[in-house]
Amino acid sequence: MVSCAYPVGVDLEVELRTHGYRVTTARRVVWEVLSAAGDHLTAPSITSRVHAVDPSINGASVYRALTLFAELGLVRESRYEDASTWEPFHDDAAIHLVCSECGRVMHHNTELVPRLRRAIQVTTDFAPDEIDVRVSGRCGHCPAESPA
Amino acid sequence: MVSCAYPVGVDLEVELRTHGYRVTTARRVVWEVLSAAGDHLTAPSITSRVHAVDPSINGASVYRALTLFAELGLVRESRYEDASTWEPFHDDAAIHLVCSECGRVMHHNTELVPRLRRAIQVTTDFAPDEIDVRVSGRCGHCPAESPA
DNA sequence: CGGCCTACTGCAACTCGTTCGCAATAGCGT
DNA sequence: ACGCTATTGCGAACGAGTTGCAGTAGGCCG
Repeated sequence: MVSCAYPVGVDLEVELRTHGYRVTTARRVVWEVLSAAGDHLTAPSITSRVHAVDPSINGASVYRALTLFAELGLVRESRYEDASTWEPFHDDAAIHLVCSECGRVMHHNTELVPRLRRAIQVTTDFAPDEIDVRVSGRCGHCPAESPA
Repeated sequence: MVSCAYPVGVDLEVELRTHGYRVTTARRVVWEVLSAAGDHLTAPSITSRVHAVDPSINGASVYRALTLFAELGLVRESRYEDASTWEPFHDDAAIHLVCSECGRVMHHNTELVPRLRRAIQVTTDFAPDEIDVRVSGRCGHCPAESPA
C-alpha cells in the first residue's frame, strides 16, 4: 500500500544497525510512511497512516520512532502554525513554501539561502548553524482569492 | 515595575477602540509585558510576568488577549523548537537569529528577504505572503565551542 | 536451527499547554 | 450614575506528547 516514492538516499536498516539499534516493524512502517509522503506530516497524521498499514502499532511507538530518527538525523521536526511536522531530512538550501489554502508544503531551492548565511557571517557576530525559511502564501494549485 | 523599553509605534488603547474592543486591565498588562520584553516570549512566561504585575489576571485571559492582538496584527506568534513564542509585530524583512547557547533571539534586517520574495514570485507559481526566516547558531555573547 | 538476552513495544495512566462554557464583573456610552 | 454587553475568572475539558512497566520479538550465539 505504501510505496517508497521519495528518492531516499538513506537505508533505514543500515542506519539503525550501524548505531546499534534494532530494525523493528514499527520503525520500518513509520519510515515507509515518511518516505512515501516525502513531505511534511504532522505526528497525528503519521500515526493514522501507520495505523492504515498496521493497526497494531501504538501511537507511542510512532513518537519514539520519530524521536529516534531525529537523533540519527534522518528526519527533521519543524513547527508550523499549530502543529509540528516531520519530514525526511533534506539540506537547508531548500526553503518551505506553505500554502495557506490547501496546507500543502513545497520545497524550493535557492542560492539566496547560502548567500544569506554568508551575509550573516560577514555583517554580524552571529555564527549561523541551521537556516530555516518558511514562506506562507498561495500555491499554483489553489484558485486566486475571489474579490469578495 | 514594567516599563515600556520597546519602541512602540502602536498605541494599544487607540488600536483597541478603533476596532470596537474594550480597553481592559488584562489586555493592558499583557501588552505592557510584551512591550517591555520587546522580544520573543512563550505564553507561559508571559502569563507568569503578567501575574507578577497583577496576580488576579487569569491565564485564559492572557491567551485571549494574545489571540486578539494577533488578529489585530499587533503581535506575531511563531513556533520554535518546542514552544510557541509571541512578540510585538515587526516587519518581516527582519530575520530571527536564535542562539542555541543562551536562547536569546535577535533581529537582523537584510535586503535578501525582499529579494527572496521577488525570486519566488518570478521563478515559481507560488504567491508569497509572509516570510519567516529563523537562523539557529551562536551569538556573539556566548563563548565559542571549546574543542572537546 | 533453537534458545536466550534485552531492546523495543503496547498499554494505560499521566503531564501540561491551551481552549471552552458559563455566571459574575467591569468598560463605557448615554 | 445606570444599564447594556463585552470581557473576565473559574474550573472543567481537551489533545498532543511522554512515561513506567510488563510482555514480546529481534538478532546473536552456540
